[in-house]
Amino acid sequence: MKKLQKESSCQVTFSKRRNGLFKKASEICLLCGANIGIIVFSPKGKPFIFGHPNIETILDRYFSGSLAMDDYENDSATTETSLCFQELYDECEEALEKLKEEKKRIEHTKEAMKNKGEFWWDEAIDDNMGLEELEAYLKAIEELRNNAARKANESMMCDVVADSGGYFDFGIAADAFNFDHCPSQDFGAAGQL
Amino acid sequence: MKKLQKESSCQVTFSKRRNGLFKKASEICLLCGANIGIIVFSPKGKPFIFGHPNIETILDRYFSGSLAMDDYENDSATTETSLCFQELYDECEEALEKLKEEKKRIEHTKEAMKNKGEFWWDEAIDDNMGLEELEAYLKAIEELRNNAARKANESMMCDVVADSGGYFDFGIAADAFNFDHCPSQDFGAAGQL
DNA sequence: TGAACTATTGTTAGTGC
DNA sequence: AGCACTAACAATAGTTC
Repeated sequence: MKKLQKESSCQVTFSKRRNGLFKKASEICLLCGANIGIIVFSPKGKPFIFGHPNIETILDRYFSGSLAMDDYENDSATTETSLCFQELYDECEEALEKLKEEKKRIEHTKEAMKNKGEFWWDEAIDDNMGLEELEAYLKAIEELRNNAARKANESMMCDVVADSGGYFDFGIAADAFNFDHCPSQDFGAAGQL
Repeated sequence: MKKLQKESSCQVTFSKRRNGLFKKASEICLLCGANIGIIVFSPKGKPFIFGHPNIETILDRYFSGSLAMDDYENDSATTETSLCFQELYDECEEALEKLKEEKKRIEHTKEAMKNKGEFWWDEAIDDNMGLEELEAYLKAIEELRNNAARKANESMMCDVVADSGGYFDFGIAADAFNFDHCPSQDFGAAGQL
């Protein structure tokens, strides 16, 4: 499973699957009496909301639970926030990688030219992929930054954003989803109820 | 479709379908590059969270689109963890900056040589500081990375906890999802972009 | 866009462990 | 509660209009 390249089919798929998702959610609500809130941002950033009984109720409950939690697990920093942290960390890793690659590329090119006495641009044209790659990456991470930057200092729980685009290093296993390896922090034990 | 009466099968169904729901959501994220946050309260009130890239990001985006947010923002102060997070974010910003500078430098050099017909290494030696700077920066950020790595726990999915109850009548309408008759809000139409 | 159609694929309830 | 299995069922990609 991969990101759909074709814009049109991507949109169609998004629309269809979003409906499917909401339908599934409503079925769970009906069958089990669960309460569910879903917030979906389309690839273009348009939000779609599902909420039963309504989104505000869900968020209220979520936050009251989260706040109650703050005291409880103040020491273990590995909570929700660390999920953000991981995302950002991954981005940083990626950036690092790119920096290194680029650096190597430059040095290599430089070496090659010293030995061969060729001009830069002759080499560069053949070996221009690094730069293009870099450019694409810059675009991606810039988007990330733009989404994140505004709220970096003012937002609610953890203020930064990582993401979206083509990666998704989620362990989508072959057959079934393996949620097992996820740090399922059950803060239920501590929670209300 | 009706509420399941049998407690045990209700639980099982809830668990299975919740996994199904989260899987669907992750597929949408993967296929279309969407961002999705889901908060589920089980019949017993235990919360389960799905978020890509993470729930905070989704909520942040959601609230920034909504204007009635002030209450929540005040409640959750910036925690220690988010300060760490901010630092890492800042590092990322810096990395970005460096990437850009480096890229500009390379292009500039390239241009200059095209015009002057000089060899790479002649230019490069004069303008080698960027590379050395980069090297120093790499060392610094690598240290940061090593410090961060321990804390960072993977994944975007996690389970949390709280409570609930309620019903639902879902109207899958023609064009857009019509949640109007449901107690939920479709904020999509009014949303950003 | 969206709706209808359909072959294919994926999900799930019920079961036993 | 979780895992494996499977018949019955539902969702969907890719079309059409």
